Amino acid sequence: MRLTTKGRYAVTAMLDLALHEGKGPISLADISERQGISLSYLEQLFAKLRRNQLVGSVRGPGGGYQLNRPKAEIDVAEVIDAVNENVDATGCNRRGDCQSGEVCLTHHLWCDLSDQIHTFLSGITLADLVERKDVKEVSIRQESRQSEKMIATDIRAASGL
Amino acid sequence: MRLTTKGRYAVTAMLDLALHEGKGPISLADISERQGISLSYLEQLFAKLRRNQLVGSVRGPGGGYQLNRPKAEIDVAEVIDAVNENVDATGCNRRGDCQSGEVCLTHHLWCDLSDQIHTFLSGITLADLVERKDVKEVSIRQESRQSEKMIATDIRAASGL
DNA sequence: TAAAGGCTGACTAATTTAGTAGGATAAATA
DNA sequence: TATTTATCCTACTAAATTAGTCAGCCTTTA
Repeated sequence: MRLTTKGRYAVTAMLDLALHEGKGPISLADISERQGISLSYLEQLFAKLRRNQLVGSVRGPGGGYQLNRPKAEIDVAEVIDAVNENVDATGCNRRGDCQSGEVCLTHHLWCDLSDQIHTFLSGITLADLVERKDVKEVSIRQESRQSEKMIATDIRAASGL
Repeated sequence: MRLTTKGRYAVTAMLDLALHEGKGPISLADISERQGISLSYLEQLFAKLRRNQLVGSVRGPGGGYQLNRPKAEIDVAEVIDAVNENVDATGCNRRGDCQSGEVCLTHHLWCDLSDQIHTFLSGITLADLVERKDVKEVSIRQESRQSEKMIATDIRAASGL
């Protein structure tokens, strides 16, 4: 089992899409800036998310990505799964052949743990996250950071630099 | 967060000690054979378990390792922790400085998940595991395998090979 | 004093992570 | 039609970690 920035980035990016739903396609450049994730890395993650039908894409200027399903129907477990992070805690992928073809001493313990984690993560949808107070607060902070940056860029452009 | 064979081996080995409690010190060679874990790797893991006061050692012939506390007072979370597997799911070790000094969009989600996992694992002691039906069954199988091997070794020795 | 067993440190192949680099393709706009 | 914006795709990389192996030293018991 592992949960690293890969899975965390994927969930964060999907949540960003959910937060900006209804504003048309969102470009990876926007997500990259708001969430502080490398653009090229996002491209790799979205290739997987797209292959797993979680998002749809629109190419060309004004293009970007959109959720392929209502945000209430996408749970966190699926997103992590889509980028190949394995939330299974057993060494044998639940096959039960961990010790030369038979179950090892602790096999059932790791199965129980895996169930626990999966139940937790699949019980949380993107819609649930959007509603959370802490998520709303962070989102507001990110929006204001972004508009500050845009204003600064405009000033620079207007002054001819 | 990661949970790999390292943590699983540590818990398995500690459970082996718990199962053979009262029989004096248990050698790593015995655990290695019963659990199918490389001896040198076990030595590395037990160095950490000893540093964390979870086990005590007796050197010399007839020596080995013993639990340093009653098995009902050692929980799975501590064991995994002792071998440096991090069960924390956040990227910032709960510090909350995940996005340039401030919390990222999904920080609280990963905190909740970490709590969930930690509560689960710290609620299970070695004594609980020893009592489990599936653990008992696997343990019986391992004992019989081991005595089969010993008998085979005896026959070979007796026949002068 | 030899053997059993713990203890230590250095080394290694393989895998994964978190990227970077460079370009191809598609669509909108000037 | 040319340029720009954006997705798409493949290949490469440094660093870290895992799951070991190897070699040898130190203690204690028989």
